[in-house]
Amino acid sequence: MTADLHATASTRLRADGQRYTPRRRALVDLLADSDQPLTIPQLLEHRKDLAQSSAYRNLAILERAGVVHRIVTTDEFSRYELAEDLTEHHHHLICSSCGDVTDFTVPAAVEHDLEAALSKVAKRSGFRARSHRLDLVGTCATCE
Amino acid sequence: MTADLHATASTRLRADGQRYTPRRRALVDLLADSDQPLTIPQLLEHRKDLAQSSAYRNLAILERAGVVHRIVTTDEFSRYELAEDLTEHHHHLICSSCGDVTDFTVPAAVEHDLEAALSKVAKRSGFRARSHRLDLVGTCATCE
DNA sequence: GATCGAACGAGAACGGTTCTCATGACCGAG
DNA sequence: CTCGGTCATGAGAACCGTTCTCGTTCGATC
Repeated sequence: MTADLHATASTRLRADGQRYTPRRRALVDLLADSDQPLTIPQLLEHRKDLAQSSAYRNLAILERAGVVHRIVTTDEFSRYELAEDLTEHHHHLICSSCGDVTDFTVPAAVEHDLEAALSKVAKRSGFRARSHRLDLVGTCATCE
Repeated sequence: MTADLHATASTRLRADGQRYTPRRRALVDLLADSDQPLTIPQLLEHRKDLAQSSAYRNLAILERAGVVHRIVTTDEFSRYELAEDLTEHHHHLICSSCGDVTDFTVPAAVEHDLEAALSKVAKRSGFRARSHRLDLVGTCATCE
């Protein structure tokens, strides 16, 4: 299943005219092993051999290829996670004190109703929806 | 009702040890008149007499006082809107092509179920939720 | 192995935002 | 009404996360 992940990543990059290099694979591995979106400093901390500029460049490439997703909150750093179709549909708890972001899911029934309501809104306003984003903002257990 | 708005803004600023000056009132007026969150360039465009540095400073002060809310998407500029309890609870259509953000609401029933599901999640993970955020990401009618 | 284009990494450059500081406005005391 | 002190203002400098540049290195292909 990790093999699948790398195969998918490789395919998507190739479709975008890019290679699946060791550095890019390392980034995907780090994101796959995490249960929360990571900032670039966090990624570099885990893999000291990655260069900052390359990390930025490769994450941008992986994002364009649809392999990773970039999240930006009010805190100073962007965060990266695997694209949603490579993991499972989930949402984020965002701590407005420390900036930390962790994943959560809601029951399928709620998700389904929400989806229905949103597609109605989109249709009404001529908006082509690609995805929705549901975050809970507050303070996490450790900042509390 | 606009009078109420200014009275509330003034009260909240004073509670934070700040004055409700003409510049700050101008910002609140601009945001109140808009049906979408505005970037600083957009604000300055509407009111040419506002200085950029003061706009940044005053919006930060208004945000700390709980009068305005700052929204950050993947595009280059932050956007500002009135705090949710000064308007009505709403969500955002975010165009990933032009970056434009517009408001929308969902039926109260859906909102209610969502609220219930979220508070359950928050409790389970020891997270103190302050608000939720639901955005629809895609391409708007004019970019389509 | 040779070759050539793409990926890499160190550092410079960029740009939205924040900070600095001299000036001006406001408010209370006398 | 005037003086003083405090805070807001605005032009520009500084900041810092991110992007770009460019010489070097890697790796796929023959």
